[in-house]
Amino acid sequence: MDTGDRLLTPGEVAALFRVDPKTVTRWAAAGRIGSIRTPGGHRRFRESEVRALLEGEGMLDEAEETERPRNTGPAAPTGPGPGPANAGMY
Amino acid sequence: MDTGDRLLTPGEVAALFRVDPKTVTRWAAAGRIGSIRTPGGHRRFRESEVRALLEGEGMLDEAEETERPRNTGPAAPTGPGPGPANAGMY
DNA sequence: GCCCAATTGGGTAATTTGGGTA
DNA sequence: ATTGTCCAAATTACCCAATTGG
Repeated sequence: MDTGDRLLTPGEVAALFRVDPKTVTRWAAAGRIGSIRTPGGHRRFRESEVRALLEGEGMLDEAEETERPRNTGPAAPTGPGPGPANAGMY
Repeated sequence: MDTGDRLLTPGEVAALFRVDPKTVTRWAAAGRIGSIRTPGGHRRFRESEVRALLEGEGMLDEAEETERPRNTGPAAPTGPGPGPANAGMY
């Protein structure tokens, strides 16, 4: 079984998820996806993990997330819109 | 366990890190990874050291960033020398 | 989204390595 | 069995462009 120990670059993961490489970096920084750092500081991602994330989310109703750190704070999201709540403190 | 004093070629190390052999050569030139030179000038890398570097944060809840001081000085070129001096001590 | 610095990868030419054979 | 030569693959070093990180 090729679980796929191959490593993917941020750009490749971004292409798989149709997001910006910066977003993938943000996931890694937040610990939402495992990352391996090269001695130079760049990140590499395990293809097996990426594939698991790609497949595991789209099957049944997503009533259960794996382990999402809930919002720490009295967040009262009255906003119904599924908009990208990006604070953008950068 | 045989952490392996085996020597790996730049191509092997590059495949493990999913980088180009040239990048591995740069790591060696920058002192980020120990290297042994053959009389012909080619480099060989210790598998134990490579694995230690490879053993990054897998899927542990990891949100910290290893502080990476910029290259401010000549790091130890070939370091460990004789003995089971395992690098990776940070 | 933007910026810049650092790292990485591609290209080519020359040398070294390793295997097979004479 | 030892030595020598040939050839294919890998590695090195230089350049510059693209990707990545903060």
